[in-house]
Amino acid sequence: MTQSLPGFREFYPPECAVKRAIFQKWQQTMLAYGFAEVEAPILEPLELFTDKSGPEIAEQLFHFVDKGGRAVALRPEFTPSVVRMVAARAQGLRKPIKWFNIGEQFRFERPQKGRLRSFYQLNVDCFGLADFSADAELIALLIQLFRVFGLTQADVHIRLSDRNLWFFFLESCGITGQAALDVLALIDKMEREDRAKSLEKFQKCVGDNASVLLTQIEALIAARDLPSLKIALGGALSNPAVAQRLAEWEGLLDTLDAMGVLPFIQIDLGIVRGLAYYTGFVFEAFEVSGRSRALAGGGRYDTLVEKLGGPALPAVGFAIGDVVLTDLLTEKNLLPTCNMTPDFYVVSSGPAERRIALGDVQILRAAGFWVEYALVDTGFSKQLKLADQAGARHALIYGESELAQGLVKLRHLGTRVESDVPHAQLKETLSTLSSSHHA
RNA sequence: GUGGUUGUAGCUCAGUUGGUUAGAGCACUGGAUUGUGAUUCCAGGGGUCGCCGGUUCAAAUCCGGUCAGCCACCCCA
Repeated sequence: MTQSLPGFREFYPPECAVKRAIFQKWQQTMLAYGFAEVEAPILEPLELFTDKSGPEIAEQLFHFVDKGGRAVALRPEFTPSVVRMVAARAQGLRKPIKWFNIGEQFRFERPQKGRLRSFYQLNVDCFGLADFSADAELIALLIQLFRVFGLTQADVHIRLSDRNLWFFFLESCGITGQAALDVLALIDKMEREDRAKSLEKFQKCVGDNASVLLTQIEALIAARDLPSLKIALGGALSNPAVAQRLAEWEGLLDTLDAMGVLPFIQIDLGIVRGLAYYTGFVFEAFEVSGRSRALAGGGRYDTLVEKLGGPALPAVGFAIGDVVLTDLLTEKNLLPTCNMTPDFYVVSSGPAERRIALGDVQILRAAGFWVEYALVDTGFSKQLKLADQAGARHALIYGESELAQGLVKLRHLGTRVESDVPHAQLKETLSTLSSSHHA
């Protein structure tokens, strides 16, 4: 038999229930924060992605030429699509534009822990607001997206960094332009590399000063509060723009404190995010031990919309994927799930009773209850066994003697307690059983 | 793209130094039970041992290749 492709998942009912429960929590949270849902094509012109990330990105994409001769690709991320959408109507949209999307993404990479070729992402963006209040809003939102699953500051934290600060610092060292971006890429790798190797790479990049520079960079990365950060910035402090930026840091942290999420925040300039288009605060969410890969990542990208052909529009966004999150929730025993058991299982004692029951089943289902019964008529005991196997909360028993008195028997399958319900008021009576009604 | 490791039923696994029709538990199906469902008892279906090739009188077992899973590197939007 042909099997599914590497890195693609099949979702049987239990996994599907988990996925749906996660999406529901995501969606609910996003609406509470005032974000509107948008959707875009899964298949896009290849150039949408190469324009943003360069032609090399094609190596990591599922791309092909369609029957119309177009070079197309399955989307590896949502950002280019949403930027296109926002750019097309930016003039007419009230700012800030707060949008989100939950969708499948595809990357042609070798699968490993926390990384597949197909995965789902919640993508969140806020356009049109350059102020750090937007960054605070998104960081608080990201934290809430963990809290709704029962994760706490003991489980996850947000490592918060700032590309601007890095650029100011490197500028004070005489490193600008592409060289600065190259150094940032090296900083990004330092965490996973031994010092000697990093030093060697720095030397190639900036020459003889590498050793001093590396020491300064390490001090910046080690800083966990603003005072240490100031000290580590050294000569860069003489730049008035740095003082202004530090004031923004204070503002951001104060806002996050007011929002009650500061305990989740760890200042950590070691996070720089690989991509060139990030422009300000950047952040990544990790399990506190830091062993697994990032749960989420994002930051400010104030120049990307314009770069992709839109108007100048500041933006901040993040994405959270389902794979690492699901792994973590499984590990912490916090996996949500959707109810997969019926409210009622209808049991009937004979053909006449079954006819009446069938009519009621339709009525109860129309009222929103999840109702099951044995499709193939079978013995009474067997029906109860099936009710038990289905995991139904209650059995509704249609018996000859009960119906003769205008009653239906309601049996709680857990406690085995039975009660009589007037047949005429069946729907109304069952509706009063709390927590069993799917509105 | 590179490297390590694993592959026997739906799942978890057993299978002796290569030796008859490849097993168990769980799960699944049917029955014992025609008005009361844990558990129980009986029966049943399901595997060309990932696939292809080689060695051998003989391969689930040894060898090679390949595919897939897992893990790591690369990369990480």
